[in-house]
Amino acid sequence: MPRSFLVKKHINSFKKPNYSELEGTTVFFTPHIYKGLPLPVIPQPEILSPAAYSPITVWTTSSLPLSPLPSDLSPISGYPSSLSDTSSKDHSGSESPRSDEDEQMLPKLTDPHGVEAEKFQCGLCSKSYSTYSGLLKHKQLHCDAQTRKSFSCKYCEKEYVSLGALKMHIRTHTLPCVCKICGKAFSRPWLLQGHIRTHTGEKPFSCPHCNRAFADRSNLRAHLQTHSDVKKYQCKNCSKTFSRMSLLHKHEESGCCVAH
DNA sequence: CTGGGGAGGGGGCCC
DNA sequence: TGGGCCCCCTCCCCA
Repeated sequence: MPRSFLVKKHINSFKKPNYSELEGTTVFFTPHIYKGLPLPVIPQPEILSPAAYSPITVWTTSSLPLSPLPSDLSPISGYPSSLSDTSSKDHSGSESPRSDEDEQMLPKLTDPHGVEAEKFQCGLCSKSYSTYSGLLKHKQLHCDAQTRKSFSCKYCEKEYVSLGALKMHIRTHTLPCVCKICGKAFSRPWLLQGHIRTHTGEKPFSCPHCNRAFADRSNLRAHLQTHSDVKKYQCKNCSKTFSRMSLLHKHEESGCCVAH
């Protein structure tokens, strides 16, 4: 699988990405069909819904609700060091290619014989080991296993197994794609394009069975169900079929499938 | 109440 | 790794 977007279920993470990199600049999408039209100047924040806009204003890079980041996010745990840069910025105020945790690991790595007893300490649980290999084994078996592939969203409690998944999710908070017509913001460009069709009235998805056309492919697909004698969603009890899952749910909630 | 349209969200796949 | 696209799903509203 090229990319994994699996959401990690449990909440146990110390990893925080560099959000300054994740929060891309706002994209104002102007379709070519609007060229030449006197587009209004969009008053952005006040016309957006509070739910859609508040994350942008509430959280800033300097006010990230970061969890206490241990200093143990060493390269041996398998994570890009940049992911923890945000935390190190908070107190160091400067950036360097080598992160704080790297610096902390260096003396230990250059001392493979463990001259001093209990010199190798786990930054996550504070357990100490006399040899580096002992610490490494501990990390692989315990602490790293708890934090492996855990990228947490700073806006909500969701966690993802990959940075790419987290980046995409964060767009649902930052809503970088803004409609120039009405100012509404969206997480992805194609969502914005679909929204723009509501302004233009463009309906590129036509039903082959009737004259209806739709701006959204999903809505056409739902519509096509209405032409089918056997709908996609079937009640397990009475075998009645429905064109939509929601209709099936309503049917089940109405009492058809009460007796199991 | 049911069925259907409109609009939008989110994860997964492909390039 | 990122963007585009697809699919599935949900919510709201209306006839």
